[in-house]
Amino acid sequence: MPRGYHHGDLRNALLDAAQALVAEGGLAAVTMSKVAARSNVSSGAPYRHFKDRSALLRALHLRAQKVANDRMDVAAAGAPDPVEAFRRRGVEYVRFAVDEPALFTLLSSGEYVDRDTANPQDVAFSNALAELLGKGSKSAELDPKDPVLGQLAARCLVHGLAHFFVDGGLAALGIGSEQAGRLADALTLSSGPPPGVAAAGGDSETNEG
Amino acid sequence: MPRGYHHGDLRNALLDAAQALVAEGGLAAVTMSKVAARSNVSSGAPYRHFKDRSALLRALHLRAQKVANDRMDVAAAGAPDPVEAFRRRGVEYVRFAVDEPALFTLLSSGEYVDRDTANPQDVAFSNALAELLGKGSKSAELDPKDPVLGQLAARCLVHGLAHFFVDGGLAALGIGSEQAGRLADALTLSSGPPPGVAAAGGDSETNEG
DNA sequence: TGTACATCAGTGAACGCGCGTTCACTGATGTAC
DNA sequence: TGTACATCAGTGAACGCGCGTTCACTGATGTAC
Repeated sequence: MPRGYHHGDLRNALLDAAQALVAEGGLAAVTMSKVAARSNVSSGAPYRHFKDRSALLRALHLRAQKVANDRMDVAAAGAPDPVEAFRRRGVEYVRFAVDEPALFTLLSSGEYVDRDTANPQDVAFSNALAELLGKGSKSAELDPKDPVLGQLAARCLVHGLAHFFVDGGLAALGIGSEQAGRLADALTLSSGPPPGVAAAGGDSETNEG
Repeated sequence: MPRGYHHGDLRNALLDAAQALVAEGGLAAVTMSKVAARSNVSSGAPYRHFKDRSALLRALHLRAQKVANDRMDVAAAGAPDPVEAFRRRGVEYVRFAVDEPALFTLLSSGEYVDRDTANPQDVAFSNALAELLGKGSKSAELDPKDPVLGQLAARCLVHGLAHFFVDGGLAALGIGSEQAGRLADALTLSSGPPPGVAAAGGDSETNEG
């Protein structure tokens, strides 16, 4: 960890700065100059670590994915069964959104996604959903008991709640992740367990489209 | 409707142009120059109708609110009871998001909100939610049968589904509002009616935070 | 341990660009008499 | 109906600004002998 001319860990410092800027003013507030200034380096320095602005934001997206997944993994670790594990992941997803609105914003925006690093569980779910819609367009009727539908409902519930919190301005209502988590708990418990989680494999990440 | 030097209805034309630009490239793609160019007027012309860029976007937000509310009103008009009316509003909310992703984006972004014109039903719901969270922080436990919770779950469901569609890229999956509506129908039917709709008054608009 | 050299990770000035906004102007429209 | 005038809704050039990105450079670090 030197301190002079060379920074030591500028790449991570730049990501930290970018994250802070998203938190303060949204994605549009992330400019290369400001990211550099926050990290106490000159305006050209970031280009030693990221090809361009888009590359920096894609890297931040990756970090967001990892943070969310790690948190959900930890939250679900001690669950007695797959259904409860799935539910706990969903609750943790909401808490993540409240704790890290910047990362949640980036994650759910659909921009700056690195196509190659998509979550395999999300890809599987996305495919199942696409197939379901294909079926639906033929038979003109969807089976309300379809396990994929149940999982989709659960995902929508937490995703929508997270969006309400983050977009509505957390500071305005003074909501922290404890309150949000308690609310998510109540919601996921009262709406009943999704029927098909054990079969389909549960994960509550975002952007399956 | 003159056609020469004076436009006739430039204000609406500018809003149309802005809406198209959001649809194509998100909020950041709405620039005054491009809005003016799309409307075939010079770069200074928009300032005869909007004080600045923010005013234009706030006006577009208002239009989005109106479109969404009108559509939901129509959709709920023939419903046999308040619960079904609430459900139909939710389904229409999803269809609106798919049909007008630009307006939905603006509506749910939380930016450019005209505080004075917030939907009264949303304000009422927001207050109820705030009170609920206040209670929750004291008793440390929320009642899963609380009618406000039921309504919140329903709102989150459609809001989350709408976000999945719009953020995930509708074109990529080739989803239209018919398929989306069918899916929303199945989801809102299979997850059961929210318990407290008749009492609390139903409306599925966005941004209560 | 000392020296020569290659590589790395910064500097900071400079570029061209598109942005929001202003402003003096002018053509078109509406109104009073 | 005709004329004078006020007001309105455009024009288009110009401004200052912050942006992303490039580039020749230089100080710091690592390696070979």
